[in-house]
Amino acid sequence: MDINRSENKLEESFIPLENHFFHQPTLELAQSLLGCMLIHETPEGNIAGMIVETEAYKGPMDQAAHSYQNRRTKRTEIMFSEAGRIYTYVMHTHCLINVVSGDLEAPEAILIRALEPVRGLSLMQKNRGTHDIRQLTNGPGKLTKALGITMDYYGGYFTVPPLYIAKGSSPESISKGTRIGIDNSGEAKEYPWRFWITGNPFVSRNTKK
DNA sequence: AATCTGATATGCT
DNA sequence: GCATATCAGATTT
Repeated sequence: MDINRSENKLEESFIPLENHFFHQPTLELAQSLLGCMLIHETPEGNIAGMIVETEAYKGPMDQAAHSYQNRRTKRTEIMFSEAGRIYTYVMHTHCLINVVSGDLEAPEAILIRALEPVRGLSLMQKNRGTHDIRQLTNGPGKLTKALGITMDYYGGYFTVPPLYIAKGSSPESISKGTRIGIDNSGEAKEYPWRFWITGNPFVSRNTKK
């Protein structure tokens, strides 16, 4: 008998989304992702959260995007690949995770900004060093730490374990507004390309406009 | 509101 | 090479 695994045996498993799900226009995909589950299967157990906030970054014309003017570096390279791949990058001390979208050679991506904790709460608390449920995943750097996501996943696929996205529930209502932290991005900072589930308490910032 | 943290990219001397 | 800015977060005033 294996005591260590008995706990995982009965755990509900999620089915990864098919690849075609990611093949829709970036602004639509950013909204379709709301309500979906982000799952990380780790040796210590499964950790999952529902996506409640996203931001779209669109290719060469978006001054706030890393790929503005088709800037192609070792970091942005993955944005030019097919939709559904994993784009991670490091911002200061934090790892942020994005879903690559758009056609091949169209460097677009969607930043996952916040989750609502669903599975593996105790692991999240351990990873984050706090017991405050509200603070576990209500920010792009917080959720990667809670789920144990690192740069190791750069270039991977959201359609296969151990890090993948599964179908969730459709949100009742979606709100939109300007993106966060891009004050130095000219007109692009006015684009209403941030989406969140209306009224959800785990969004990274509250609705002001 | 200020300050520290510090991977990565860019621009300057 | 070094300085500076960045799709944050935590801690301190």
